[in-house]
Amino acid sequence: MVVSPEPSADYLDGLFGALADATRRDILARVMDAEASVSELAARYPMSFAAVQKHVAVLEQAQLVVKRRDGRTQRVAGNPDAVRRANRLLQQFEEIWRSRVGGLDELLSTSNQGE
Amino acid sequence: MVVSPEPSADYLDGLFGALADATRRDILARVMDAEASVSELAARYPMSFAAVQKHVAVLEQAQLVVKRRDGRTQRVAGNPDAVRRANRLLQQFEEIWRSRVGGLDELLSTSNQGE
DNA sequence: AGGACTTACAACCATTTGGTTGTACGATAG
DNA sequence: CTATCGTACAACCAAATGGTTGTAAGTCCT
Repeated sequence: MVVSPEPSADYLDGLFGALADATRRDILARVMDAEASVSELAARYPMSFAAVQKHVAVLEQAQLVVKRRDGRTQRVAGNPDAVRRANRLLQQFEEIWRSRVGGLDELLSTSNQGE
Repeated sequence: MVVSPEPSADYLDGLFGALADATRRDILARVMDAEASVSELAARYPMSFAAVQKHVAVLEQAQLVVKRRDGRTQRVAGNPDAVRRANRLLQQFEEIWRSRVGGLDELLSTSNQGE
C-alpha cells in the first residue's frame, strides 16, 4: 500500500535535473524572490540570451517556474509547490534511513524505474 | 550576511545530478534501507554490471553513498547527511519564497554561479 | 507604417552522459 | 595452483546537454 501518490520517475528526473545546474538554481532563487522577465534574467549571466531562455525552459518543464505573458515581455515566477515536492522526496529517503525495516521492495514502487 | 556556509556549486551540481536518474534514486533508496554489494544491486536492474557500477560511482561522487571494502565484495551504504544537505538547500528556496524581500543579490553569493 | 524591443526557435557544435563489451586483477574456494 | 567471483576500468557508441548564431514574429512607440 503506497502512502502518497508519488510523482512519476520522469517528472523527478526533470525536477532534479533542472536543479543540477548552478545557473538554473540561481535563476530559480531570483524568481522565487521576485518575478522577472526573461531578458532581465538574461542580463545577469555571462551567456547569450538564447542560453538563458533554454535554462528557463528547463525550469518551466520541471514546473519549478511558471511563465506568464505580460504585453511583449514574459514574466517568470517561481513555483514553491515543485520545490516542496522535491523536498518531500528527500525527506522520504531520510524516512527510509530512519526506519530501516528491510524488505523495501513494495515501498519502492515509488521511485520506480522498472516500468 | 550568509547564515550557513553553503556547499559549492560543483558539489550541488553533483548532488542533484545524481538524483536526476530513476535508477540511481532506486539504488539510493535501497542502500538507505540496508547495505548492499555492487553485484547485489546490479542483479536488480535490467542493465550490465558495469552500468550499475557507474551509477554507484556517481552516487559516491555526490557523497550520497559510501563504499566500504569487505573481503572481495564492496558494501554500499547510504549517507543520510548528503540527503539532508540537499534538503536544506530546497528549504532555503522556500525561505526565499516566503520572505520575498527583493534585493536578493547579496544572499545569492550562495548558489553562486559566477566564480 | 516603420523601428526598436522581447521572445521563440532552428541549426549547429563540443562535451557529457548512460549504456555497451572486453580485459585485468585481487580475494576466496577447491 | 587453478578456477571462480566481485570489482575495476578502458574503449567505444548514441543520445542528451549546454552553449552558440541567425532568423522570424509579436508588441509597443512615434
